[in-house]
Amino acid sequence: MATIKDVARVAGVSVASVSRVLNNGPKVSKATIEKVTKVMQELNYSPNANARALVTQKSTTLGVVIPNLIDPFFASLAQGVEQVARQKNMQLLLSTGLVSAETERQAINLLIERRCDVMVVHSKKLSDQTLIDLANKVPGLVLIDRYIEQIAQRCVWLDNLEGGKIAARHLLALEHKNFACISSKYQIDDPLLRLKGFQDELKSTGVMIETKLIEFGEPTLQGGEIAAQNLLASGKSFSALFVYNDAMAIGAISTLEDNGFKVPSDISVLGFDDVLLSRYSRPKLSTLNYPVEQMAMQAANIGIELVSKQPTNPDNKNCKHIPRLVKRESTSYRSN
Amino acid sequence: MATIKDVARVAGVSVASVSRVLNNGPKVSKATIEKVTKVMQELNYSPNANARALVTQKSTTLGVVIPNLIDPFFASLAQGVEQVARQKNMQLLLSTGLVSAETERQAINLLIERRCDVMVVHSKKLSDQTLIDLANKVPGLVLIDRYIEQIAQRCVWLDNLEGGKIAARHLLALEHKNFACISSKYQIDDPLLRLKGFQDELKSTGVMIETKLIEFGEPTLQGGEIAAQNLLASGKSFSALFVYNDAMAIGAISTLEDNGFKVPSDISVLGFDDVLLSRYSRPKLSTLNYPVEQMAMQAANIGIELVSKQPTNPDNKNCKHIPRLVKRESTSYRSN
DNA sequence: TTGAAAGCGATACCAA
DNA sequence: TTGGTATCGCTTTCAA
Repeated sequence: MATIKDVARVAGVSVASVSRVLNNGPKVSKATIEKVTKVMQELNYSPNANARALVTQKSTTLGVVIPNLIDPFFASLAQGVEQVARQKNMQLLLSTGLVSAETERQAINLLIERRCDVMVVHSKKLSDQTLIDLANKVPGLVLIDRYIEQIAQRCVWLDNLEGGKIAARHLLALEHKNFACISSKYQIDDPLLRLKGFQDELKSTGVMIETKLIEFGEPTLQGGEIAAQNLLASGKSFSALFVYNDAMAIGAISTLEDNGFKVPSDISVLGFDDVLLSRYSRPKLSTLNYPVEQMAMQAANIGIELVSKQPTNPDNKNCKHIPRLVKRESTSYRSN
Repeated sequence: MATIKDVARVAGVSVASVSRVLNNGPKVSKATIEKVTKVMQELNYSPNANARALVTQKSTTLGVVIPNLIDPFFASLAQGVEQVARQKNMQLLLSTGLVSAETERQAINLLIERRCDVMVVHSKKLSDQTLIDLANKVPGLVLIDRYIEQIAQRCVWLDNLEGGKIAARHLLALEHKNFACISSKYQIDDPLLRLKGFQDELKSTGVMIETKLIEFGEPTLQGGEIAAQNLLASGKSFSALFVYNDAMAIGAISTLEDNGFKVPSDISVLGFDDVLLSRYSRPKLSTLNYPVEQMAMQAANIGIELVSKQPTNPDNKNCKHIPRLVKRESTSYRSN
């Protein structure tokens, strides 16, 4: 592959000149520009980004760390970062495979070795302190879907607690009185907070959920099916069901309908996340919109802001996002 | 950030030695290893991948070019490549934004500038010749979801024609006699071949599809809904419907049921691709499985093979994949 | 407006 | 087993 030297030699100029036309340098004669440009085409020259990164000390690379790409939620996250990347003329470097703190750490290390200018990290397993240390070390690091007080301005997160409350209010407004919940069996923040918010809000109006009407399961379609079976098996009745995420909600609906319950006329079901799935299910799922893609874009932009020499505008306080209720077909007024 | 020189200086050895322990070099004393390792930790040293890439002339980077990450189909593709990447200790560089030949070309150029060792490219807009030229220029380039005869060994593709035939055979075996089709309005290979295969197979048993019972639409949920409306509006009756992809199929089912037709008892519906959606829809969608993820892994591995100095084994002739029928709930025996 | 040369951070060859 | 050093491809002063 042709190098800058080849171009310089063939064009009969110095490498400095070639470099100048390559970067639209300030002082180059039209003649040189034309000559060099022509030779670059002839030789099919393509500048070596690695060499460039080495000398300029910036890689124009945006790194993302997510568990996987299969989950549409994370795919959207990556897509958001990607959008900013192409908008800013940067490239996307992706590191997946978050199973443990160990692998999360590895993924981040890879991005550091690549000298990513900015990185958007989704980490659930790494400790607060580790992340804080990392953030201090890597100027362009931004956390998404996680809130750590000490580095609050570098966390873009969703208020899950408020989400739970919004869910409760919606169902309450539909005059429901008997509630059930399906949550994730994984004891991380998100499910815990969503459930807590839901319960808190109900409590404030004097309503309690019976323990038997709270089920925990795998946060998948099947998990939702099974959880709903258990709910039904409890013998307790309910007319409104708040579910941890859309996949579980769809699974739950499936079980409910198989058992003769109509959604929403017999039972209202409310999901969370508003992934693509929710628009495709029948009945179309009412849910809480989690604007990951925009949040990812914001995170990427904050990262870029952080590494730019520009005076940081201190107005990006607004990293907290509130989920938005999306009423579709799976929730309605209590009928019985 | 600490460099190899810093480490060498602090450890009181030469950079050569540091480099050796970094790469598990062949001849290093235990003492040096320990000393250097300790200093590396102290200084929080992280080798610069760009510098490395420059001198070794290999970037340990796997590039992927896809239209976007939102479409689960492409997310799976990327995930497949990612899997190979981490397995081989490489990184994933992602380029999206395929709208035109122009942007496809740009995306590929970016990967070239980054000196990606191997790249898996999904291109629909670039011409055969352009791709052939590119392939000759970039040794590690592999095409996915496209077949070009001149570079057949570097194309990993699905036999859409055969897919259409399999679909026809399935519906025929269920004793259907009156068929309808919904295809994509975009005149690229995939929809054309799927439809052709379907029609060819029917024809071979003496069955024809009326023109009015072939609809073209946007390959989305809404597109499927609209296409099904048009089908219904034609007044012609049919008991089996073959749809271009799963999203459209789910949209079509939605319309059919809204109009009082039961799926599959009144009308059998068969999709294509077997994306996540198809398992979540009700009734669960019968479809043809498109093993993108595995195909992407194969493509990545072929690329790696191509750039390795190892004698290329010529047995990867098997780049053609046949979709597999997945019977779920949306197809059944003709009842009327 | 142009060119010569130093240097970015690593690897690898050649001596010692 | 170690160290010195040329080199990878490019950018960026500093002089001319």
